[in-house]
Amino acid sequence: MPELAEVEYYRKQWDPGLNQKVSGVTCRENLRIFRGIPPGSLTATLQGARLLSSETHGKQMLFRFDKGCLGVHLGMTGELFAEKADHAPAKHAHLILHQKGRDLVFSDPRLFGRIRLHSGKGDPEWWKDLPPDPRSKDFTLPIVQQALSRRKNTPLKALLLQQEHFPGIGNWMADEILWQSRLHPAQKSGTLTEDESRTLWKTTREVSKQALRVIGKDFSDPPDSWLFSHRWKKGGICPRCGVELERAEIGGRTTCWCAHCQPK
DNA sequence: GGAGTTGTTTAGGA
DNA sequence: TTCCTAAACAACTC
Repeated sequence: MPELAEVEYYRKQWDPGLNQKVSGVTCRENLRIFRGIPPGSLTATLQGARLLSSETHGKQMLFRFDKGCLGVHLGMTGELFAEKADHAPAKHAHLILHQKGRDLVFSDPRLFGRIRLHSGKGDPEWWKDLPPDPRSKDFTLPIVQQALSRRKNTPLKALLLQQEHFPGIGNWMADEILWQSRLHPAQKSGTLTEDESRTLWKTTREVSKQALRVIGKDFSDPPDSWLFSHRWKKGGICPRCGVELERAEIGGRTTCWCAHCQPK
């Protein structure tokens, strides 16, 4: 599920563990989720460590402890949640941080997620020099225009999915942004007018902000006036003009758009 | 049983 | 060299 707003929602699920010590760590280190982490180091770093803070950047999460940092990427099906310590472990709970009376759980059936570890004080290398997040002031019009011209032959849909340019945007947000911008998903990135690139930039910021407001808060759905709730319905219609929505694979992903509102 | 899934990485072609 | 595409990863649901 997770795109930037869902990631923000899941980040907060570990908030009950803030300022609490980790008494033990349960994990299956041989899973690909933990690739690159030396055996035993999760426990060595996190056991006895206190959870200090957390933040998201695009689809990435960082949890800071007094002895190191834990990075979490949810992949396609990852989730974070907290539950009572005596709870039966969920089937795909691959990492559990035990605290007094509480477990902080990472589960991921499809194993596309990724856990990273950094030992010691300060933020890890992989948390520095990240591309501007669409929520931040640094996500400027020139940043978007630069991406459009650097990847001029890439379809807009595929460009929006590139995390080095649009961190946090995933499949449904990309479709939503293009639909609200009235731009065809297959249009080449290098062909936008000045006005169109400005629209794309503003809409990216707006959709990100609104998604955080509803989904990031309590996982409720965006309004029916968005493409969001219509895009997977069989025979779904455009909530703006009533025309039946198109669906095809663009940029390697299933894409939904309105042929009337987003002419080629 | 087959098709499809809101993500990322990698190999290889252009 | 750089850009772009398709496949691989893997488990669940419809």
